[in-house]
Amino acid sequence: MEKYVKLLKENNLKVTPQRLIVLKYLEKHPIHPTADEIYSDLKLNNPSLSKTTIYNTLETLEDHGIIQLITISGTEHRYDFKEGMHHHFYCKKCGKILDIDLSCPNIEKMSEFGHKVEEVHGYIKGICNKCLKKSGGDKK
Amino acid sequence: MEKYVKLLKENNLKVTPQRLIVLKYLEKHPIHPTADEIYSDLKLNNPSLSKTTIYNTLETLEDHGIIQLITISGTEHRYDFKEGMHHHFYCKKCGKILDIDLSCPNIEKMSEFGHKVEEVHGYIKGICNKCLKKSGGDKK
DNA sequence: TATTAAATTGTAATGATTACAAATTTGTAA
DNA sequence: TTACAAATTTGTAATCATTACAATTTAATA
Repeated sequence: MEKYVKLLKENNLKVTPQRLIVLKYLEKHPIHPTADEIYSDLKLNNPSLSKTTIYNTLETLEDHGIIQLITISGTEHRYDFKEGMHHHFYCKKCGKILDIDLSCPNIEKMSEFGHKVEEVHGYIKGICNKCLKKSGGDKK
Repeated sequence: MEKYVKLLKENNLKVTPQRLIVLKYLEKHPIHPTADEIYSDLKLNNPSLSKTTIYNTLETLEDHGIIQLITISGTEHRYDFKEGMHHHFYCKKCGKILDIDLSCPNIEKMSEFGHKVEEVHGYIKGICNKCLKKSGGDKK
């Protein structure tokens, strides 16, 4: 818990209960939840919590590079407690987003284009191994 | 133009004027437009065009792998006439989305995880070379 | 303890996308 | 050609996530 306090202070952000519970939630639930999922779950034990606060908090944390915004679904913002470069896999069947521990060998090449790189996102879509097993063999 | 007719027939899709002008538009405007941009532009010469048709058409074309949905912005769907693997660069300053001609060396590794890969998206965000030059030296 | 800037809250607005049903059009076959 | 069934287009209304905003409250500092 002190870890989150430190993290906020390092970024010159005020330490509020709301920010602490959001950070704790994100680390405890590494399933890339939506703002609404975070809100609904935290609302249970924090009745005064506002959804706008969730949006504000997530935006602030992202601005400071503490968490990462994932746009793999296209319809929702999803969030990830940042910890090293990795890719994401989206299963078209079950909708889950999985972490893929791969880094991108292309990052260095990016400088050749003269662009300043600040974020790299690798999104892979398909059918996850669990869903493949469920639906039998190969097709469909 | 015959090219698009062929493309649609190959995919067992009915050939309609609407689908043809959308395909033509996407190939002529490789700037990854939004549905609304496509609609607004085409509406000028096609007064009876409906925005729902644009959405339907884009969805259909994407389902058949003819075009690609890009979710790099997080707030809008953007579309790309598909032609070989490449990545996308989003400039946080001017908002433009640029094509980056790189393929992903990781694709093969994906099978190790047991997932069936159907799409690979590489999104890079930062400041593009044009904006870097405009804003002077390095910072900000 | 007082002060000030920042954060939280609730409500209202926005904007992109989707749902839906009626009208039209396409592809095919008589 | 003409007729028909299925697919497509159209317009409107609804939905859903996100943002804007102003009032209230709180955190950090002196």
